Amino acid sequence: MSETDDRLQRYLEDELGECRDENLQERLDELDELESTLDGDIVSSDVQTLSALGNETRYRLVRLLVEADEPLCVCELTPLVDVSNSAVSHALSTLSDAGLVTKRKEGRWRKYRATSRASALLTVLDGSR
Amino acid sequence: MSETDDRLQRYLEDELGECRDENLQERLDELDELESTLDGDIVSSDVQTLSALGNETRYRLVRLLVEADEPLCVCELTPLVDVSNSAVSHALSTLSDAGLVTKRKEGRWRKYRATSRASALLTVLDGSR
DNA sequence: TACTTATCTGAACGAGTCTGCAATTGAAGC
DNA sequence: GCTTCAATTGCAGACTCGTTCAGATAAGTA
Repeated sequence: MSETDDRLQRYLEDELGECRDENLQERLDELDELESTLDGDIVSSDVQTLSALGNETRYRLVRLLVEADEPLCVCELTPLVDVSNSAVSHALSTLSDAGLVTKRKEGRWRKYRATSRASALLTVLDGSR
Repeated sequence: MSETDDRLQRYLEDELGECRDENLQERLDELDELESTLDGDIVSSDVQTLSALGNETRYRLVRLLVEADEPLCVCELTPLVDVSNSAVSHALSTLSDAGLVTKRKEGRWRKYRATSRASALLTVLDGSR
């Protein structure tokens, strides 16, 4: 066996010996590249959005704000969910960081409103069930 | 002051004295009803879906599966993300419980594929940025 | 049969999250 | 000024999560 054959042999063993077949390997390389160019900021912003909504208290608050269709304050929201007003305030600030609600000062109150991103997500959840 | 006036007085203090105004109170009662009829199963299934996707490893796996557009196995996915194959397996099983991927036995491998719910969610995230 | 590869499972540990409490800020009204 | 109500903040305790490690299972191969 020539040296070239030998190297080819090792190449084939390395690349094709196990779970990856020929055609797929190319495709996986493409995916790998795609993975590495996927902007890390986008990933973490999406993950932040999803995990903000992936909590029962926060999910219910967002549903309420979307359905209310008018801005509500902490003191209005608290009786509608089963946690303290402090927890509601914490929750809303997490949601605000994630871009799912906006806050507006209004006299003595701070009125929260769901963003379009929030209602788009709920719409997809409802529509893909 | 008559007894009726007295009761009315107390009513007004209870209902209108603080952060809720008249019209809104009605609206809030509606929301409260809506809240309580919101099926708890739907809430927890949505929350499960969102929190499954709200984690970097799992989010990247789903993105890869959506973009691959063909079923991939653990051993193909592991090199594309930065965790052990055991972690990938755990992650995929979480995603499977959440209805974001499906699993199919294929010889020695188990091939995972993203569900339409998964790609719908990613589409909305991309489209509402 | 034993051996290898792919995957899964359970335990364990550290890290992170959620909530309530108490104290604080800020705005309005007396 | 003081009081009240709304909301926030910091903190502590309980709980949950994500990962790795080690061991088990299962399917194909020699």
